[in-house]
Amino acid sequence: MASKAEERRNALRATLIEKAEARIASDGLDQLRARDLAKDAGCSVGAIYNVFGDLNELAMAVNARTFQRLGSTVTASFAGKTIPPRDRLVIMSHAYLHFAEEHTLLWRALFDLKMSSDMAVPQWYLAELQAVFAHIAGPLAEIFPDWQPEKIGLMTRALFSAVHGIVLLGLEKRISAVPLDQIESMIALVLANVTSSK
Amino acid sequence: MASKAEERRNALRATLIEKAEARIASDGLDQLRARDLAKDAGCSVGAIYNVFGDLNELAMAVNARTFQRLGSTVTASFAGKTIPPRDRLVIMSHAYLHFAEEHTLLWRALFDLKMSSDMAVPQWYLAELQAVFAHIAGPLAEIFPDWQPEKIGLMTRALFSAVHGIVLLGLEKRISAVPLDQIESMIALVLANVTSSK
DNA sequence: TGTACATCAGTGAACGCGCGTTCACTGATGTAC
DNA sequence: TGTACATCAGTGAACGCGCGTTCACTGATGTAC
Repeated sequence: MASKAEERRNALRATLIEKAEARIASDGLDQLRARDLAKDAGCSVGAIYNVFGDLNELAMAVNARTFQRLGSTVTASFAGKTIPPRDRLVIMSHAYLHFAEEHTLLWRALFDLKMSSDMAVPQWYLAELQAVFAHIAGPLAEIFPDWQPEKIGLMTRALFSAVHGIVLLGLEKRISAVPLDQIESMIALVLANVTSSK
Repeated sequence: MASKAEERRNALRATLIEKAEARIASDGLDQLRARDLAKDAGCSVGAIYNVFGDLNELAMAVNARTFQRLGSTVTASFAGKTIPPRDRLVIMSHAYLHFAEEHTLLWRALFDLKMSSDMAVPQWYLAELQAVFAHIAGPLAEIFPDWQPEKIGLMTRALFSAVHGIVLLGLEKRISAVPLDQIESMIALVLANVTSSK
């Protein structure tokens, strides 16, 4: 067993992910450079390719981490509390908004990466997304007990997409420059009306 | 007056926009190349820079055109008809969806371009957006006559963003692969509930 | 109308730069005896 | 324990490529006389 070597390798792997994350968080995914990263991590450019097949693979590792953090942030926003389903949806959406606002560039990287390469979306990505959907479908099923599962599923994706869209354009400073509390209001406005029984 | 020269210049300008549009429509904004374009337009690379300051300027010209087409498509979807305000919102949204579906890459270019350069968003862009917002605010004011203008404005942006989000993730084949009629259903579902009086 | 000159669009080879990735080499760690 | 050898992570200069943009030159069009 190459214990010392393996240890160093794992340490380098962790360092690379950490530094890459910092770069993406401050400059954006498209500004990630092998040379910068090597300097940050205190290794040579070649060493990066010893741990990761290419830079894309490293970026995916960062995304996996970001997605997990996003997932636990959203889950934590309502965990352990007894909240009516309508409010739970609002609280989760606000947690999503705040995560996106605090880690804007990391959050954007989640959606930018797949676009570029024509690689298949990895399974952990879809699994993570399913987990988010489940959190939405739960409250919806409580609010609309008579809806078919298909309709719940449709509404789930519709609400996720709608909230995502509001957050996306709301945080697009260049276009709208909407203050955070107004974005919250927009989300609440849409959700309140959507989930109010007719 | 350099009439002949001016004529050729305008012709070249038109050709370049047309060919650039075709390239973007088929391969995406990020695949636009000066050399390809010159070949398509039957001119030299240098000639491009005689008409446009740089490729970005040309891409902006394509975007301006796309935005105008999008605007008239949405406007045409309900023009000349007498339609209740609720249905008008749905019809406009569906027109938006179909435009995005038919001209996906041109539509994406609308949102991708600003991201890259830190140039200010041009005024025609914001003006076009305002026009779209006005089309949404109108029906909303009819549906909710007692709402303050601020609330109408908020809801307008919220609905636009929500529909945009649904179209965006719905057309993201890689993630969801949602059939077109299901996207329509999602839009209708959200709009119907949002605009139904409580 | 014809000739000389000026202008400026058009040309495309060449410049310059950025950057992902490689690869021949070095040196530390681990193994065999 | 000590010595010789093997392995493989680590190095960073160099490769290779793509591509936006430039620029010295050409030639067509327009102007002056």
